[in-house]
Amino acid sequence: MSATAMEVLAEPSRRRILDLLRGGERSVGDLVGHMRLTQPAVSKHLRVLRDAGLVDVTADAQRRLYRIRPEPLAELDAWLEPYRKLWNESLDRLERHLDKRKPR
Amino acid sequence: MSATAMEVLAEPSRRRILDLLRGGERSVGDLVGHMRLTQPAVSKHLRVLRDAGLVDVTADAQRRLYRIRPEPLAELDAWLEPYRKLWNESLDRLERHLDKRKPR
DNA sequence: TTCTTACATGCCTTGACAAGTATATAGCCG
DNA sequence: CGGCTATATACTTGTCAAGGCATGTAAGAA
Repeated sequence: MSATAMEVLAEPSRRRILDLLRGGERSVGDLVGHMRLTQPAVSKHLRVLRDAGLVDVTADAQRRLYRIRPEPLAELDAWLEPYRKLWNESLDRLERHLDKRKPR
Repeated sequence: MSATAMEVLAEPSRRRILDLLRGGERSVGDLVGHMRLTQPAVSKHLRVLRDAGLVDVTADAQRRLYRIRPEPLAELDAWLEPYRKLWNESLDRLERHLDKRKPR
């Protein structure tokens, strides 16, 4: 772990990898097959994700199977929390506004 | 708008600015007073936040008052959504595990 | 108008990072 | 062992962003 989940996930390719892993664990080669990037590039992204605790690996012969570890995302969710009520208020205001224009 | 909320908020100083603005609108000088950065640096971050639709400005004489526009954060929240159930499952598993070790 | 305040923008340097190519490492198979 | 497969790491290059300093600009004050 070295960077925040937010910093790590600023990279679109890394978000892509996580999205792919949402369907279950995958090998590196499998991921490469879905990602117009070379194998070393994907391996490096996986390294960053691993250091951030966002994925986990196990060895299967020569292959490495990666899977999501969602816990760090909870931290991101927590950061977002205080803002959630802010945009709920915005929506409320919009709603009240629409109610005024088109009552009932 | 040019970058995703995630990319924009990868920068710690920009997260800091948003956190400060959660207390209500502030002038640039006010923000600078809270942020070991020079005024130009803060202004540039504000520019990026503005381009991403994350803040809004109004002029008050020579001052500019910035406030949060939380809508783009909803997009981030939406990305997070499918993962939320993943870590809830993790927590469930942990819970069941603890129940086993210390039942009742 | 001139000065001052509050902020934005331009330019420059520096550091970080992403991606490619080449190479190392480790496990399987014959 | 020798060769093949799957992945990781080293090295290099190009790009880009953050931050500082200097300067531009607009609005009040004198």
